[in-house]
Amino acid sequence: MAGRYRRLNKDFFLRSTINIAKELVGKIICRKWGNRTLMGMIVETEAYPGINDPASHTYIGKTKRNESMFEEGGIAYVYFTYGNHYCFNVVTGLKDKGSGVLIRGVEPLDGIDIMMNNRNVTDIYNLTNGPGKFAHAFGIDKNLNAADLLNGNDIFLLESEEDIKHKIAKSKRIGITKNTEKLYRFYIIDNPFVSGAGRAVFRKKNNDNSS
DNA sequence: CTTTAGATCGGCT
DNA sequence: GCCGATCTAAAGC
Repeated sequence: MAGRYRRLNKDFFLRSTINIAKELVGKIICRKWGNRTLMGMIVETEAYPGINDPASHTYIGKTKRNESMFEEGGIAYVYFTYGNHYCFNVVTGLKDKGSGVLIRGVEPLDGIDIMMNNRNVTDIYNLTNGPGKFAHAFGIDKNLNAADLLNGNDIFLLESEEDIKHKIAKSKRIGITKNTEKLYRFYIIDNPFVSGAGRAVFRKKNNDNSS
């Protein structure tokens, strides 16, 4: 990996959740795996800015499930859903704000063999292009709920020198049934590791030789 | 105690 | 494009 990277600091996580969601796109997420480190570039995020957002898990107030999201920014919120999948969020803002950013898509950079083994797939474009897929590939489960992203070594985030190069688009959030109109999803335009709508687009492209 | 809905994924009517 | 799998936390009774 060329270039030097430094870990995102606390100040990064104590700003507005929308800005954090936007700026996490292009950053590097790292997961300790034995004596190796899985690495990927975040290519898609969604903001869940707090308790007044009906789509947020924190809308109903603090519960056992969502309590880590009410902590001060800089830790993980990992939840289990649909009987199958874990999803990974970065908690943002001051204590009791109940805000965070869902990581929805990652471009694999390092440890790809381990990710493929975890997911039992060989197609790199089907490895981390969705919140459940990314969590599975990176070995993220409830043991990482409330993990310290600032000082811990199990999972952490790094600055990237290339953040600025990427073209970022925003859209409505995916997979929610309430408060669906807000443009709280951010992703890199034309990146093949984006989930959801991106998936259909790239499928089409792959079948179209004339492009 | 029982029911229900869910920040998803993968397979196929 | 649509639907079922599969489990958990929360809400209903």
